[in-house]
Amino acid sequence: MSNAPAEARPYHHGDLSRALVDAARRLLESEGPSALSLRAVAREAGVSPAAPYHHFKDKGELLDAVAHEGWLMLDEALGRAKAAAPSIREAVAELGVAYVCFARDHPALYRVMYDCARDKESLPEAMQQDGDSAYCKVRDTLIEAGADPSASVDLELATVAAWCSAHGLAEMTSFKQFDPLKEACGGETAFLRAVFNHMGLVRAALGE
Amino acid sequence: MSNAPAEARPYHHGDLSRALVDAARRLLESEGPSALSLRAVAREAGVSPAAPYHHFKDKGELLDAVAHEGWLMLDEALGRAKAAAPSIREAVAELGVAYVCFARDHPALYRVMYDCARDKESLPEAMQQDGDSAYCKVRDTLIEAGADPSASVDLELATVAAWCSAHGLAEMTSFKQFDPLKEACGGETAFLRAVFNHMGLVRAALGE
DNA sequence: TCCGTATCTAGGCGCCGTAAAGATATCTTG
DNA sequence: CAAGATATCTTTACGGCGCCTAGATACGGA
Repeated sequence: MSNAPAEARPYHHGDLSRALVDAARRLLESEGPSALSLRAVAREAGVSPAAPYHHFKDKGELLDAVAHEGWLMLDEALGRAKAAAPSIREAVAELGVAYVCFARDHPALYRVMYDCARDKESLPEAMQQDGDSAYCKVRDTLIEAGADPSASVDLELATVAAWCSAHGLAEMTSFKQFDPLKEACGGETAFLRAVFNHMGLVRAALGE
Repeated sequence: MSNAPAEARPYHHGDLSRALVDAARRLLESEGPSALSLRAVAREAGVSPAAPYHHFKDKGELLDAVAHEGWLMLDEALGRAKAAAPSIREAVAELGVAYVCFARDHPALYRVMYDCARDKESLPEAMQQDGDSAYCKVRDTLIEAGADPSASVDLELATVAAWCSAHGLAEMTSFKQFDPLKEACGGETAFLRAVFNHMGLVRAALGE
């Protein structure tokens, strides 16, 4: 192994943990969450079934790593949506739409993200206070949209409400019962905006 | 077997499918969803590992039966909540609180319900049109609270919004990050009401 | 150069979902 | 009531799973 890719490359394989997470995400996209066995991930990465155990305590820890990347991706998606919002007034709804679209475009990853969170009864710690996390982006946007930052409980409640709404809608949109309703609204994003509007989220955030 | 329990009792065991579903729900409550293997269910019911295959096509079909009972229970819980609401104005929020409390009290069952629904990308068909399903209860309550029944798209959107909000909140309340916020609100149900209020659900439903 | 250590493989354990074949109890038909 | 048909359950078996232990291998520092 002479032609190393200039990266810090450990002993045998060359950053196997990285390769395992990538393999897991590949399998997740192509075969769905139910096909994501630790052995299949090792197979996909071209190593023996026991190799992952030198980098992850167990299957759950590998899934945690996959989920972590999902939260980072979601964070980026929300950041892009906020930047692209035409006005701060609409930014809250835009965040919601972007959130649901992320879940629609990466359904298996999204499922792993929340499955991991439920198992430990806690959202990833990076969500809460790091200032630039997805959750904080929502809260900051609410403030910029006019919410009172000194009413900390109200602000937190509004953030939770927004997050719950987006998550709930993200899980519902995949059900085919709502297809006719989407059509009646004139497309999926129009449907999403309409539902968010019916939740009164923006109005509530601005205290109207 | 002379002392039959007066019920219609099939060949050997006596309504094994019933016993299997009961055993599954027992295991679900005591050991959680991850421990719910088909073999464990058969063990709990006192039959061989292959016996369930004469009553259910595969594990998924058994879980479907369990989930179905869950939806019935949720339906009943919402019915009780609506009946107990002090005024029709508050009935919508009461339904939401009852929904979340159901999910909190039967977390494993609730998870199975939505896992089954996600797998077939469809909520149980009994949810949509049967007139007395959980979903219809929400819609009817919105009408009674003042929503315009002739604006069918708006009405449907409001129902979806309410359902999404409740589901989203149901999944979030289990995360321990929100414990301090619950305390600041003065208890869990106060927290639930506050979040629903911040969603502006009732206001939106009444078109204010 | 050589040893310690990090990394990976081989093999095995007990569990899982499920299929096939045989045993047994019940229903049906005469 | 007899006897064949049928539904129910058991036994056995296969491959895959998560995970563990022991051994082989390659790298890094002394």
